[in-house]
Amino acid sequence: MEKTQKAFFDTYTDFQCYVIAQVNNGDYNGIGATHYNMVEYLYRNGPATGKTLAQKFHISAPAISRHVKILLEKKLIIQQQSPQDRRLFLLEVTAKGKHLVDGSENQRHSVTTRISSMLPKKELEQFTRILRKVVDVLKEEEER
Amino acid sequence: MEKTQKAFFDTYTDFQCYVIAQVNNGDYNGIGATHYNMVEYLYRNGPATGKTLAQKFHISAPAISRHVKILLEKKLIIQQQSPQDRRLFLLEVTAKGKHLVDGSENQRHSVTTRISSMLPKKELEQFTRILRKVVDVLKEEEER
DNA sequence: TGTGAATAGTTAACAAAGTTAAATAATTTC
DNA sequence: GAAATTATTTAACTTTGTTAACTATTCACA
Repeated sequence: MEKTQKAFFDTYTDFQCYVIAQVNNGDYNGIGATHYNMVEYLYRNGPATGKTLAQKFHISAPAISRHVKILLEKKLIIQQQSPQDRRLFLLEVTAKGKHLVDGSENQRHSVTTRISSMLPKKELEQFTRILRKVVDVLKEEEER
Repeated sequence: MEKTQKAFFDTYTDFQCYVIAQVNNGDYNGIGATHYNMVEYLYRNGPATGKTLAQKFHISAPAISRHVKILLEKKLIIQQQSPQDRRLFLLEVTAKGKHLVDGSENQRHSVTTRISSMLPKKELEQFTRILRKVVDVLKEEEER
């Protein structure tokens, strides 16, 4: 294998293992990484339906249904039936959920927050640009 | 949230969801992404023990034990007890395993292969450099 | 040189989180 | 107004991670 490619392979493998391990075992102030990511997503992007989350996170509707149930129990989100279309349940982050993401004291920040504070702005932009390109191609391939 | 940071957040979230979905559901010529990654790792880096794989992939020894069992059954790797230290079992990719990774016909390539063939060399190097920095900091934090 | 600690790996029991199939309720279409 | 579609949930199952406890081997050292 060519040198550049080999360096990339090693680094990407490391990164991927880290991402997976973090999703499997990561604890963000008492909730798992996936739950944390959902709360953070709703916080940053505003209310969304389960259907939207399913598409965003590439998981099935039943999987979302269970996640939502747990997040509701933990009072990190609330659910409101849409009056226009009563099949829809809008999910919205609560003050408690926001507080969790803001991570006031002694709390562990999300990976995104940590990365964006570790890289200088210019590098972060470069990284984002390339990563965007990668994601778009991978997604495109996936749809085929 | 600041604009650069928001762009990064969105992109990284997308990427992470893709990685996880791919690990959960990805099929690489009949085996799952984790199994594929292990075979590919052994191919690219040469024989290793279960212990090494556990550290590399950030998973427990029992999890490795089961993965190894399956990969042995599928004849993608072989296991050889070290004569120097009989507690050690060296895992080595077979010709069948190599063939799977090389992916001759109609086969789906690994994400690393796809990314490295999609990006021009200079961009791949840039991406690798930043990703390396990110991984190193994340790992360092993890150890604390 | 024998014994206790450490190391590599396995087995068993369990938990988290994904899946598909089938059910329910609401809406849209014609 | 009946049939099809859509959003969500429930049930049953699978995969893959975990910890605890076990075996086999090696190391450390009195």
